[in-house]
Amino acid sequence: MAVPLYQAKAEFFRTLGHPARIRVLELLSERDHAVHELLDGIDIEPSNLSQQLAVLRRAGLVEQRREGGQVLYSVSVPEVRDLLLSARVIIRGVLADRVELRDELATAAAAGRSR
Amino acid sequence: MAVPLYQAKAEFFRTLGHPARIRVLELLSERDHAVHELLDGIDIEPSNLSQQLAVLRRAGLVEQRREGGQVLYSVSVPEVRDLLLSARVIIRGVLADRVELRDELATAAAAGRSR
DNA sequence: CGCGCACTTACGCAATTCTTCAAGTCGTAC
DNA sequence: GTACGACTTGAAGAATTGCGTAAGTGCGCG
Repeated sequence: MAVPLYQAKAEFFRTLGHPARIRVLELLSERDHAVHELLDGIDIEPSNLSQQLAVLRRAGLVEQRREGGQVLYSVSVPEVRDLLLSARVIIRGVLADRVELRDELATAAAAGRSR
Repeated sequence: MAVPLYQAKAEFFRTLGHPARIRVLELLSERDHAVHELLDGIDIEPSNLSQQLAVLRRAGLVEQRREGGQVLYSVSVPEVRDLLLSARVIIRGVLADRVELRDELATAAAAGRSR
């Protein structure tokens, strides 16, 4: 395909690039949730959540269905769960590196002062 | 840790949410590249590339080192390669779904017209 | 030293994304 | 039918991000 695939990738990652949307995907990868349930676990306004859900829907990552008086959401691409997990690993690595660096700097600074 | 991990995740994904940055990571996961080499493969202005590299550096995903008259970059977190691969899988899935949906709609529309 | 190459930083403007408020839809229950 | 709860949509302003031009840094070489 001559179409820029890395463009699609960037778009995909951008849709993951929001705390509320990450939170939604994490909750939904445990089990399906109604909107008001999501709302209990994510501290934002209903309308805002709805907008973020719309973003995820447009990206094709979640699906909605009506059931009784409420709307249920589910992840439509199961691999997302794996992705979130590997992201967690990477982030731990990066954060750990940063802590080490910070500690080194702190130690060096202390050594400098004491000398 | 009481610190919102999903916040860090969102930030992480946002740094991946740019075509040039994706491109850089893909090129760097093949082998280390000098900036001017990256420039050959990425059609943007030097200063722009530099900015994107700075973003990746701040996120701790790449490292730079000077060698001769040029600056070499390398990925500092090897797992990124895996992440890009699983992203590709997911995207293929999502895009395929969309094509199906589009086809269905087209078929339905055609059926509607012919009736 | 001084020039040029390879790259980076500053800065201002355009474009995108986020957030909130207000209004609207859809089903259910009274 | 109308009132209410559960959501969604629209629109507008604030906040971020992206990009180009221009200016700067650092090195190696004649």
